[in-house]
Order: sequence, then structure tokens, then C-alpha cells
Amino acid sequence: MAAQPRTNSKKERRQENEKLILAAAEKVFSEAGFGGATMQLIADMAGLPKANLHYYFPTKESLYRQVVENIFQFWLQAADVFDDADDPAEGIGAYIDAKMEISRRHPSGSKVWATEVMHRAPVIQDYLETTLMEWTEGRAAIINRWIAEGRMDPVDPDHLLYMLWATTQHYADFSHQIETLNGGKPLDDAQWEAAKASIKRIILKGIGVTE
Amino acid sequence: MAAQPRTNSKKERRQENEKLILAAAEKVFSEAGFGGATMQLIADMAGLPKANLHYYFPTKESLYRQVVENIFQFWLQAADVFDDADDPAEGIGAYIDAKMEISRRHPSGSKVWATEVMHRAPVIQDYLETTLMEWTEGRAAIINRWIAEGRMDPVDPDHLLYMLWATTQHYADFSHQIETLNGGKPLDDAQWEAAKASIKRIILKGIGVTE
DNA sequence: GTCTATAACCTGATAGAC
DNA sequence: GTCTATCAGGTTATAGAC
Repeated sequence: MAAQPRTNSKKERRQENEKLILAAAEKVFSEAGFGGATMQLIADMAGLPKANLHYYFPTKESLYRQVVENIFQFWLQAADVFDDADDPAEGIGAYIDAKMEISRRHPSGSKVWATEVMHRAPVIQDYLETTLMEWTEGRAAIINRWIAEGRMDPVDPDHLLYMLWATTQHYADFSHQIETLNGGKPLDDAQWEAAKASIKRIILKGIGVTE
Repeated sequence: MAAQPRTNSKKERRQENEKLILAAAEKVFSEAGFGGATMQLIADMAGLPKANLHYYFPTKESLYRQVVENIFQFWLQAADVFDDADDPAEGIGAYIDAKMEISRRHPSGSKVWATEVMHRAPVIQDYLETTLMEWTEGRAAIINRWIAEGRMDPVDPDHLLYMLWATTQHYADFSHQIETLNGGKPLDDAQWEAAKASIKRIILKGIGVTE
């Protein structure tokens, strides 16, 4: 047989396969949970024999761990917009937009994250205690500074952050419920914009930065 | 042996055992998911031999179904406060209080519900399409009436309801994360009150019914 | 109605040929 | 590096004694 164009080195091929497996795993874990997911199902979805999964990821748990860690890294990047603005309306508004965009584009990842936390974070407890704790404290400090400067109402920063996380992630984690209540159809572009606008309107007014 | 006081009829005994099993099942399902939960673990937690579980509930799925249906019924009862008030501040405020109380008292149930919805509602899809849909439409109508009467800002009722669900249930579903960020301790009485007050303050002001 | 012992099945993981 | 065949362990569910 004529050799097909092999632009892929071994390293590139490995990265491609790992990416394929991780994408399939995220989907299956999000739909069936860790216990309900099977390596066979992930392999089928990735288009690879089951044994290959164990070649790239020695155990089911190591594969799951990689999925969760990737989600967490991705999740942190949305936080940058918080720091880039020193106006609460702009900072919190942009954070809502960023988190809603993640909920829309990566609902599976959000679901895996939610399940992991609900199961008492068996694999990412250390991240909660270090990275997430530090991130939360830093953002709370920013909010407290805005409050001290009289730019927003004196609300509890922690509970405000929980409200932001809860509200934005709800559109990913409960997407099936929202879809059902929407007549069985996913939210369209206009509905996603309306959702963002509603959330920003209520929260920004609620903390005294608009109107 | 002297007969111990048997105030229990067979029917009462059956109800007691079923209650015991259902409580254990809710806990185990919430902590391990459907796939991760085992009948053995539920039996141990209920203090019964595994075979007895299959006597009361023929299959693991039937037990799980009963758990989810119970949660849903319980969940609906919090909605009553919504109808009993015709003032939005009172109605929505009381609804937030009621849902927060459920999150505090029944975190396991909330987690099972969340997981069930995330897995595309394999056993309660019919409830979503009927009971929940009707409930949501009814409450949206009430909100729209309040808006028409000029008692609150013109916000989208659906997105407001999602925000209420998301925010209140977050304290149950993500209780482990909140606990970790709280220094490893569950929220105490004062912190729960602060959480309720924060949520009510932001949302009620955000929809234009206070201040 | 209750419980022990067992059956039937499925899953994660691996050995070993290619 | 890849894949088929297989093993070892654990799970649901049930048969059958009490």
C-alpha cells in the first residue's frame, strides 16, 4: 500500500489519541458518572480498542483524574476577566459572561466537576484546599476593596461568589431540565443572550452597581 | 423470652423497614452515584441483610426510583409559600427561605436530584415534562402578574426561577466545596442566616422590590 | 418474613501475539 | 505501539432453608 501522508510524529500521534480519549471520557463520565461509565464505552466513542485506553491511561481512575484536572484548569481561566477590570460592573459582568460561555461550550466538563464535588471531591480535594481557596480569597479581597471604595453595596463576598458560580453553572449542570422546560429544545442564541442579560441585570442591580 | 412490646403491626414494620432502607439509599446514592452505590453498602447502612432489600425493592433501579420520586414530592412542597403570598417580596423571600431550609436539612436528596437531572433524567423524565413544567408555568404566570401590576421589574420569569433554584440548591449540592472554603467546617447557624440574608438582599433588590 | 449461599453476569485490567 | 483473548474480582439478583 502507498504510504499515506504521515505528517504525524509519534509524539503527535500520542497527543492526538490522548485528546480523543479525554474528550470521549469527559462525555461518558458526565452522562453516566464514574461508576456508570465503562472503559468499553469510552473506547467505542473514541474509536479505539479498549486495551489502548489502558496503554495511554493505566487505570480508569487515572483517566478520570486527568479529565477533572483539565476541567479545573479550564475553569480557572475564566477568572482572569475578574482581575483585568477594577470597576465592579465591568469585572463581575465580564465574569458572568465568561462563565456562561463555558457553560454553553463545555457542559460536560461542568457536570463532571459538579459530580466530583458532590461525591466529596475524592480526586481533587487538594485543589479545593489550595488553588481554589487562594483564588476565592483573592477575589473576595477585590470585592471588599470595591465595597470599601463605595462602588457597590456591602455584601458578603463569599455568598456573592457562590451565587455567581451557582447561577452560571446551573445552565450547564441542569441543561437537560432547562431544555425540557424549553419544549425539548436547547436554548438558542437569543435565549442564551437573554439568560446572560437577566443574570447580569438582577445581580448587578442587586449589589448596587447599576441603576 | 418475654415478648418485647410489639406495638408494631406487620404493616407498620414494613413501613419502618422501607423508611430505613430509603434513608440509607438516599445517602449512599448521593455520595457514590447510582453506579457507584452497591446494595451491600445500603444494606449495611440500614442494618439489614442485603437480601431483605430485594424483598422490599425488587431491583436496585426500583429502589433508586423511589428515592428520586420522594425527593421530588418533598421538593414541590416548598413551592406552596409561593402561592400563599401575593406580594413578590414576601412570596419570593419565603420561597428562598424554604428552599434554603431544604438544602440545609436534606442535602443528600438535593444531590440525588441533581445527579439524576445531569444524567438526562433516566427515571423522572416524565415528571419533568408534566408536573415540573406545569409548576413552572404557574409560577411564571404569578411573576408576570406581579410585573404587570408594577410591583417588580420586568424580568424574564424563567431565568429568575432558574436563579432561585441554582442559588439555593448550590448550598446543598456543593456543600462539600463550601465546607472546604469555610475552613473544613460546615456552615453554622449564623452563617446559614447570613447566606439567606445575602441571597434575599441581592435578588429582591435586583428585581426591584426592595430599596 | 428473614437470611445464607450461590448463580449469572459484567467490568477493569493484563498477557502475549503481531 | 496495537489489538485479541482471557483472567480475577466484584455486583445484582435469586434459590431455598428456617
